[in-house]
Amino acid sequence: MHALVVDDHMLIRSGLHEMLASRFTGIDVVEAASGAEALGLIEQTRFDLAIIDLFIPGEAAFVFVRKLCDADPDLPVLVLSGSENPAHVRKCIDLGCSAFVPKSAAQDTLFGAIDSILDGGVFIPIEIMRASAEAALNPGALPALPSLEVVTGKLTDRQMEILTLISSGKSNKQIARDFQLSENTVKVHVSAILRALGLDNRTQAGILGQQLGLLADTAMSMR
Amino acid sequence: MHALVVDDHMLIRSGLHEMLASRFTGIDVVEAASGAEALGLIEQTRFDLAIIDLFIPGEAAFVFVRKLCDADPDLPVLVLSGSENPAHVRKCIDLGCSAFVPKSAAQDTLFGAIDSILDGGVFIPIEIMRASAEAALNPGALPALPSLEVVTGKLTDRQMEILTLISSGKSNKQIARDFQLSENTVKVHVSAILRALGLDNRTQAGILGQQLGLLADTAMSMR
DNA sequence: CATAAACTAATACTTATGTATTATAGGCTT
DNA sequence: AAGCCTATAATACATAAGTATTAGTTTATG
Repeated sequence: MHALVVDDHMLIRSGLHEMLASRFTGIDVVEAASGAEALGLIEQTRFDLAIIDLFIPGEAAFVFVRKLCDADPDLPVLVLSGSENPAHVRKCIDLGCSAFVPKSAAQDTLFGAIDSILDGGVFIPIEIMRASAEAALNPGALPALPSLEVVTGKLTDRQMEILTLISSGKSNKQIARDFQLSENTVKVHVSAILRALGLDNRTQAGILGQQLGLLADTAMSMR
Repeated sequence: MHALVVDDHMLIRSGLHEMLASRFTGIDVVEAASGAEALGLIEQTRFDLAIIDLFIPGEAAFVFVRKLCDADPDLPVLVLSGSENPAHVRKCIDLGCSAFVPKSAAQDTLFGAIDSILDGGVFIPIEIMRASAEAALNPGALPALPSLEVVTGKLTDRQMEILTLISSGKSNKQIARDFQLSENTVKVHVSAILRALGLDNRTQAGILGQQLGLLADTAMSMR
């Protein structure tokens, strides 16, 4: 069996490595210290199991998770997390992960989770389920992951350009300068963007753009 | 030799336990999952070495460190930390710790640190020394992607709470309502957050929080 | 050609954001 | 006890953001 362990902490990697080796005889454990390294390995080798740290410093928290799940939709991914935030759990499962285990969990919990997902199941510890019971009951309340298609469908090209700059944290004045527009015009566009997307303010728009992965040209975004 | 390992994460404890056992023959490793448990053990037994996690959830970050160093001033204390914040390093050494090693460090670095402090020395990895030197030389030069640890290191608890709500797109008025504060107070906090992180406006803060994966409790973030 | 839609922009206005200053209170450190 | 940090909050001010309305221009599309 091939297992991939992704964590920036050497200690966690070693600990998991030892643990897996002692529990699963003949297992081959590969360690990756970063998201990029892990994605490179996934392209070359087929794994039967991935155990990943949710919060790898310097990486957008869920972007890597999404990439990993997209890269191999059949790969059972177990998320190890210091957080037990129900919203994080939900988001991971939405993205295609198979299990969510807090780092503080007992060893048996971890092994139970691994067994479950190797059998094709989904595993979430009962304590977390209980904590997120309310959230699980009305899934409509959770903000759906925005899709780029839906957003581009609602906005014009110009509005997308401006949304991109909003998502890099620029002010109306800066956007006006970048695009050689009057600040008035930018305001009109921003207003239209908020109306079209049903948002209240530019911060929400910026966050949305960030989630979509909108990126301003580096030449433009650097000040 | 008696060693004490303090960390709330089972994985880290196990990893360290294995590592110490394989390196130091005849070592006796005792694990503690909380600061209180560790202080209780310290009172009963004499240890030759303590390895502690800097950020144990629910404990004031440095209060435990101080208590531990005060409880037995001769005990070599090695701080394992996810953070590499120079201010944290400095504070730990000031409080009486003997070594500061990031969790992401190589295994040899950790062993080197242990050897050094068992000999009565003080150990700080050269990379951290260099990093803090560079940071001191040209502050605010590179816009590197921030890690959660770095941000938490720069903000107070309250500021982190408020940053989380900014990252969910809330207005000052909404944040004030959620936390039962005056809008004025929220503004003061927001202002302090922007100053501490070197940002220009709340949209940048919201995007940053989003990249870090900060998520408001579902109960709170839903309006 | 007509016309709808998008882009531009001005004026005028309201509300939100952000900063500065001052002040009080509690907790922790020295 | 004195000093510092944090949190709270008020006042006052300056600037940014957002909305509404009107209007001229271009573009594309029936």
